[in-house]
Amino acid sequence: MTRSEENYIKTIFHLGGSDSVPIATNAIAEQMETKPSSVTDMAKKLAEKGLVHYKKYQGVSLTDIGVKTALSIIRKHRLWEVFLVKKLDFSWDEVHEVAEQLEHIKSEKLIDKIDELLDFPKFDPHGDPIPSKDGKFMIRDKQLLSDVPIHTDGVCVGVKDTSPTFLKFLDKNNIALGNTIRILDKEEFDQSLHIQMDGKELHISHQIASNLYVKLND
Amino acid sequence: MTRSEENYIKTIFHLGGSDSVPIATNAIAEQMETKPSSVTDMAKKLAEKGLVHYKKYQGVSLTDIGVKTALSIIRKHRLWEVFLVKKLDFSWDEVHEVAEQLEHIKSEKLIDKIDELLDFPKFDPHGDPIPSKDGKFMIRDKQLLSDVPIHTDGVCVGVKDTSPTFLKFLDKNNIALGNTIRILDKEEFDQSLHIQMDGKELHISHQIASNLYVKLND
DNA sequence: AATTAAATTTAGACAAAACTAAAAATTTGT
DNA sequence: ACAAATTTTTAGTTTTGTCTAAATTTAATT
Repeated sequence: MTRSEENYIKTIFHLGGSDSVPIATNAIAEQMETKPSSVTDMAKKLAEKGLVHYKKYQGVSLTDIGVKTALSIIRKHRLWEVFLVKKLDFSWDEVHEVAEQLEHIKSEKLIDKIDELLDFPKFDPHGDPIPSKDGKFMIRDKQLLSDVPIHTDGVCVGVKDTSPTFLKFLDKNNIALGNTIRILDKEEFDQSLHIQMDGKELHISHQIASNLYVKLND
Repeated sequence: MTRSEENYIKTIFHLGGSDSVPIATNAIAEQMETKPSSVTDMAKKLAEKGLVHYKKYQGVSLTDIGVKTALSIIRKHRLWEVFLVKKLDFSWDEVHEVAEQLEHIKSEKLIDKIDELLDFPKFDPHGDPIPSKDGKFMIRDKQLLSDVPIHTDGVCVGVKDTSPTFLKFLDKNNIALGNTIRILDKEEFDQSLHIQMDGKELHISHQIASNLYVKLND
């Protein structure tokens, strides 16, 4: 597998092509900041190798082998992210770019040892699940903060937007994964929320709330 | 810098092209298991970029910038080797292949943090010096065991041959860096040595002795 | 010094991965 | 249902790094 092939497989997975829902050439091109014609070329190549289903004009979806491959790459990406944060004191807005490179290192032993060093983490620094060696991963029941009814209690467990801008904003406001959260009130006119997070009170916009995942207390 | 460019720079350095001693096209090709014509192409490109001196038919040597670049790559390679051995329990015969990949990861912060995590090691698992951030490195006065006079005491500080075969052989015979060594006797007819290493007595061939570096006790 | 041998470079080709521009298929709108 | 708009594919180029085969330069030998 070349680096480029791996990036295509990963992108198709993220766009939902794992459930044999075919993904449009255009969508892949846009996501990867490339041209549709390049996607067509690669689709043929990956189909040839048995990694994707592809019929002309019908879009692309991953085969079982394709899904396994995608999960293996995502596993590597997310484990490296945890490594960077936990062992090298990177902040969560710095890890993506480096992990994009590290995920392509070819060594089964390396990633298994990293996994072990980190004590087999189940989630990455943004709250996304880390697939195990055999491709299984936890699906945590979580909801967008913006979808949660008023006066609810929960824990912040993930972010939807993982852009450095958003993550740095959260840092600045002391919003971090693991924080307890209570929704005090919601403004009607702009959907902004008054919340209590780890004691302190905060007022956050709908934009923010709709990019934060919480797990409700049971 | 592409990966390929980096590999050429590194190879030229290792062949001695750092002291503006020009290296033959053929020598580079052989070392890299490629063809001389490919080397010529790359030599032009690297000269264009100011990384090497190159005149037709006259061989290639590194410029100051080329040397700096080479040292930076070697620094990364050797730090990753230490990381693999010290933090992930790789054995010294397994690290080269993986480090060959890791050395091309582009992130200044990453390698500096790895350096810090390892407590700024000065030598890699094979006893080779690790250049600092600014390109300086220790030159330890060491000699090949085969060149050392009889009845001398020293410490094993490095290997010349770093092939897995040789390294595994050393493991099997409990020969490791840091071991104290004393030369008891030398057989005239085959230059083989009777040595004492960490207590135990050993009989080793000239082949072995000429690939082990020792530092003599002062 | 001339000739042979060896090393090096040139020229032309190829594969991978991308692109542009044009053609073809599909989807949409009325 | 049919024309228009959109999406997708094809065909032909480009770039990077490699190769082979032929030509050229340098080195070695007699």
